[in-house]
Amino acid sequence: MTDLSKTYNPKEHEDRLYAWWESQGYFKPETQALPPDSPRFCITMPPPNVTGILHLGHAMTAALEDLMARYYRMRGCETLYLPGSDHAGIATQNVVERELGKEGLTRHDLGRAAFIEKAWEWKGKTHARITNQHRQLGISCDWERERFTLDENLSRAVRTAFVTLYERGLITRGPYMVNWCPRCESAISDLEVEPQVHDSHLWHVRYPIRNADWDGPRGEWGSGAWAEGATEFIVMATTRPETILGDSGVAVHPTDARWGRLVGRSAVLPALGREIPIVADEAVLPEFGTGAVKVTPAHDPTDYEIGMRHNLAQIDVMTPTGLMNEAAGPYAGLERYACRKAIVADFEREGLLVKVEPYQHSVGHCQRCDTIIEPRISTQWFVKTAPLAEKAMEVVRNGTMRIIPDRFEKVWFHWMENIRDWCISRQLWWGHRIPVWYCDACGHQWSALEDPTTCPKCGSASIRQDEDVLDTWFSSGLWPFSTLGWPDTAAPDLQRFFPTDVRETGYDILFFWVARETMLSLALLGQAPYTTVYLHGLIRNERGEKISKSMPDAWKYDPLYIIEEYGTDALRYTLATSSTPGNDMNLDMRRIEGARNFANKLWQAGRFILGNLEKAEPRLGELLLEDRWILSRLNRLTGEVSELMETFQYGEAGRRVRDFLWDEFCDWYIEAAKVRLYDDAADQGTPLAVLLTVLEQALRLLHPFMPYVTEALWQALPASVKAETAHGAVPALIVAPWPLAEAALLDDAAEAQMGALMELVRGIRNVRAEYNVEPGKRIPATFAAGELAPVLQARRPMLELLARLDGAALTITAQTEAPAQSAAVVVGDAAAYLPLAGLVDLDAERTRLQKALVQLEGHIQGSRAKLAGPFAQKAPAEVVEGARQRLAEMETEAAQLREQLARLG
RNA sequence: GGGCGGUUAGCUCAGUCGGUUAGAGCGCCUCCUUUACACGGAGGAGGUCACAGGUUCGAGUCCUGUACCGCCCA
Repeated sequence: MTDLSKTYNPKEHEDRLYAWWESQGYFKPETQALPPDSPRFCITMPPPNVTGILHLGHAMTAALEDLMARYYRMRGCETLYLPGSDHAGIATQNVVERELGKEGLTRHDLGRAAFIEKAWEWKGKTHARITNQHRQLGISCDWERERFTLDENLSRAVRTAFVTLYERGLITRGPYMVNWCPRCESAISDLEVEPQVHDSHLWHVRYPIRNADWDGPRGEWGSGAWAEGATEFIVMATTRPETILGDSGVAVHPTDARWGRLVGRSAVLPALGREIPIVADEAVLPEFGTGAVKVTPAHDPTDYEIGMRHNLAQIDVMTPTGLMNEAAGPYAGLERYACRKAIVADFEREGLLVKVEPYQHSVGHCQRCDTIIEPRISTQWFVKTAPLAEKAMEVVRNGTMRIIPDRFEKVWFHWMENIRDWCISRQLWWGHRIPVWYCDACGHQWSALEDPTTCPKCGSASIRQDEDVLDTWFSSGLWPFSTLGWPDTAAPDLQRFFPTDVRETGYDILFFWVARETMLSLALLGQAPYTTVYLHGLIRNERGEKISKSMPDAWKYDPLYIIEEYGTDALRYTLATSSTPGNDMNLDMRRIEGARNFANKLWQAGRFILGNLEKAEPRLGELLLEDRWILSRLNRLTGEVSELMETFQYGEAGRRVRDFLWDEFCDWYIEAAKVRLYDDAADQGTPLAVLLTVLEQALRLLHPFMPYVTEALWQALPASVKAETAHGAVPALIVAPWPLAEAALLDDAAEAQMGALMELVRGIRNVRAEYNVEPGKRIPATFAAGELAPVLQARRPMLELLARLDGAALTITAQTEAPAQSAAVVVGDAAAYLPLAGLVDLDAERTRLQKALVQLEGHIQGSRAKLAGPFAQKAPAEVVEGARQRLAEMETEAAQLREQLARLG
């Protein structure tokens, strides 16, 4: 009948259609065949980590972004969806180092240049994989405009951004307390530290005070005699005993009576014998521990502040890899946690360990490698964010940039108001090297766009570039414009597509990325990078657990596996319709299965329609009730879906289209159309034309959600029914026009009449099921249909088919006596009598009707009470009128039911 | 400690000006291989919308509080 396969098989179409779309240039704005004055739409893809693997979060991003791209393209916008990836400094360097490790090598064995070459090799391999994954997702992005953060132009953008901000004094260098990852051997930003709650201990230790009885250590540290003879101590609690070695003071709260007498004196630091002052500082919490705290300015942010106030020494006792250095005296060379153990043992031996309590506290971990962060003083580059944040708040405040869902605006403001300077230097090799040079001859420091060969101040050739690279987010923060050609402000893409329209991403990177893109865009281009930020939630498994690579069934949640099993459309439809913006979703495979079934259902409908085309030339003739009904429903749907798409309510839009296609088009219209299609004497051209029209238009509405099955079906439709643009026919659904709702086709009467007819049919089917009437058996019926009689009379054959009625034994009149021994179906003032000879059990029928009546009377009573009360006066007139009408309908129906009951006696 | 979100049918979720008798998919029960579809069709059961107050003619929806779960920030 048709050449469409018996079931929809995604594999038959996906790769083929994708390649075709791409080859036809539909992904490129230049070749979308749009008039030159078209509006435009641009979305840049959040660049995934080039060495990573796409997960469901990326699939979500892709599904929503491509949905938008396809929607706006169909709406006639010249659309650019720009793809790319980022170099992911730490993550990539970690992986490459691990690979080298397998050969027993470190990056230092290779040297900087050779290591970077290795990283590029690695990037080449993983890039191909990630691109393939994105293609599998079916996204209509312009691959010829694909970008990578280390591309030449993007690197120039990074350098330009850096130099510009440097010259404005917004980028500065200095020694500050930073988050140091001893495994990555790099500083990381505050955002890259993940606090985790640990079960640990609170060690109470005491430091002796020098006095008349004790003038200093009496023996070697660890001998047990070190503190012998000491009579005065200050006792304090610490969670990090290894940092004792870096102590340069002890602090108590100024009002703490317990320790006040000791302020101004000194304690002797155990192990090292260093004399350290006891100071009073407001920052000390009297209720914590003993009220006295050790102060380690070089290894704790709070202590750093206290140290600054009291001029305490900053003593770094660790190496960059987390070992104790020579300043740690006897513990030098020990790993920091081995040192902790050792020093606690020694404190105990020396009688300086007072007690140990179990203690829970939050410990910072490196987001990339989970190593415990070491707060450490280090010279780093920072962006001064406060002035940038002010502008970023302003564009949200004044509506230039909108965040969806809007509750995240509050989060945005809170973060921006409390923003801290951004540490952008990383002690890595893979990334954009900081464009700053130092002159060894005159000490000059400068930043430059082009690599210098001599010092601009003294002319010396003895210059060297800063060794560090920039945080990856610094380069991805330029993404919405660096990808479009900036810093060349005359670049055509920048002119045409900036500012872009939407940033779609997970809310978990609102600060990491969206905030920085916004700040940098405002600072460098003076405009917000996009007008809308659309945030989706995190995807978990059906049990609500975070999906991680280490889960035993993690493979089940691999987008490629899901696509293999269910098809791209099923995955994308599910992702787009199963949650609301900003809310996490527990992805249930059963939903994906349901979406796959929907794709197949649509396919079957297409097969049916195409298979019937040989019967007649599709041509609109006289429109019958069902025709007017489905066309009305279609245009109502079109209007509603368009409105939902315009207001970013994609989930609801997608569900509406599905409900229409399955529950109205397939379940009712196609069945109704069979009346004429299976009757060679009937007008077959009209139902065929309606079937094609409705399918074609619904395919256009569904295309952004299910691009493949819709395009595959659309391609199979006869050219005569395909939508055209003002410029003529289009060769593909992807570039077909988004449908417009035609008000002229809305038909309230048809919807009401068809609705009543459907209710009657449902009622009859219900009775048939309750009385176990053979499913195929044609039964007699008598309708006392009131006002509906002419409508039913006109559509008699349809009624017969849908309700399986015997045409020879069917009478339809406005009023009539009920046949004996019949069951009744009541809808409004219409009744259908089914004389089921020998089947109708009078008692059962009475019970059935009685039940319906009781239920209805309950509603009637409620409705009357409501209308009798203040509701009638206070509610809006149309609401009251609606309630009155419903009450009248219910009363009519109740009267009918009572009549039937009376008839049964 | 501050902030935010969630709590709706057995399970996964919709429900965006407060207004019919609160919806879907899956699962469950009954029936059906009827020439588009068993990845299906017909019929059906199933919910005090976490709890307690309040505002309102009317609350799943707005306000206050509580409980539990989760997230973010400090």
